[in-house]
Amino acid sequence: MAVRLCDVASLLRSGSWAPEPWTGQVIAAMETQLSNGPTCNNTSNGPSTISNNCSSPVESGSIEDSKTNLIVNYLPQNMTQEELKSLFGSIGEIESCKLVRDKITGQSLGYGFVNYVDPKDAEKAINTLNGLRLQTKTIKVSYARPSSASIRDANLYVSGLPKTMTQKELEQLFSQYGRIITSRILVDQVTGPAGVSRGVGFIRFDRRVEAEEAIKGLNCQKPPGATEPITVKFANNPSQKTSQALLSQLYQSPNRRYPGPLAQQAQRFRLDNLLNMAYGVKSRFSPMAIDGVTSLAGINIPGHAGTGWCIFVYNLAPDADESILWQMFGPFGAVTNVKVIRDFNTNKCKGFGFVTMTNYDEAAVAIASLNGYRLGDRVLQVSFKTNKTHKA
DNA sequence: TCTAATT
Repeated sequence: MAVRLCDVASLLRSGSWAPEPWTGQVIAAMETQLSNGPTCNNTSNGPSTISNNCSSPVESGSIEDSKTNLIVNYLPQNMTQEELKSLFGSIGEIESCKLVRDKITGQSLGYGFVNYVDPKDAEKAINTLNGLRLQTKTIKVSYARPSSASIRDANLYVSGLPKTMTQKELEQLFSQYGRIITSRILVDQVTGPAGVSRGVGFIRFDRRVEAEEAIKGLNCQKPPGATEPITVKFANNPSQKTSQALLSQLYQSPNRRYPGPLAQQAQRFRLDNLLNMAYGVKSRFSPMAIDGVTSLAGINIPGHAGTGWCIFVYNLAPDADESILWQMFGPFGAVTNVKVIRDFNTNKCKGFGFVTMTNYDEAAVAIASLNGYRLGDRVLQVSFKTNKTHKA
C-alpha cells in the first residue's frame, strides 16, 4: 500500500476556505435507524452499535427527508465532497451532498451528508455502501437524525473501565440512561482492532439530556463486578484540537519562507493541493513538470482536466456494476469516479469499465495489485487508460 | 487517558 506524503499541506484540501452552499431544508421527524452498523467484521474504526428499544420523541418536520437523507461516518481523511458525491451518486440521483469540514482549517471531519431524491436510493445506499472499506476506514451509512440542538454535545468519554469489559457490556451499562448512537472501547495500537482494551471509551447518546443523566448516574461509580470506579464526562470535541494544532503549525513552522499572514501561506497550500488533486503530483516534491509526467507515463488525463488518473479495467462480467469497482479500488486510495460500460440495448456490461483515482501512487499500486486479479471466474486486466488517439 | 456523529 502506498504511503501518503503527509504534511500540513496534504491536510488542507483546496477549497477548504470556501464552504459550499448548502441547500438546507427542514429535516424531518423520524425514527432513527440504529441497526445498520457496518456489516463487515470489526476493523479499527467500525464501532458497532447495539440498538435498544427506547422510543424517541417525534419532532416536527417533513417526512420526506427522513427517508432520503443519510449521514456517512468514518470517511477517509482525504476524501473530498466531490468523491463523496461520486461514490453515492453511483446509487442514484442526489439532491444534495455535503462533507462536513472544520470551519477554520477546512479539514474534513470525517463525515458528511447525502440527500437522495428517491428514498429507495437512500435505502439502497445503506444496503450497498454501509461497511464499505475505503483505505483504512470502514464507512458507516445510516439515516440522518433530524438536526436539532438537543442531539448535540451528547458524547461521553469514559475512563477507568475494567480491561475485560466488552463493548456490549459497556452499552448495557449506559443504555439505562437513553438511546445509544455509538459506542467504542479504545484498544492498544499494537494488538490491533481486536486487541487489548485501554480501559477508555466513548458513548454517544441520542440526546444531551441522556448524556447528562448518565454522568450523574455513573461517574465515580463501580460497574458490576469492577474493583475501581469509572470516570464519565463529556468528551472533548475532536475538531477543536486539530484546528489548534494545525494553526499553531502554520504559525510556528521553523522553515517558513513566507513571512506574511496566515492567509498567504494558506494560499500556497491551496495551490499545492489543487495540483495534487488534479494530477496526483505534489509540486514541491516532484521535479517533473505536469506535462512531462503525463507524457512520460503515456497517460491520458481523462475528461475534464483535474479529475485524476484514469484506469482501464477489462474482462468484467456482464452483470458487473459500479459498486464492484468501488469495492476493488477504494481500498487503494482516493477514487473519484467509476464507470461500467454497458450495451445500450441490453444494459449489460460490455466487459470493461473505468476507474479514476486522484493520486498517481495509489493508482499505480491498485493497478499492480488488481491486474490479473480473479473476479469470479474471470481474470481482470487492469492498466492505466492509454491515449488511443496517440497510439501507433 | 480522547474517536473524527448532525449540515
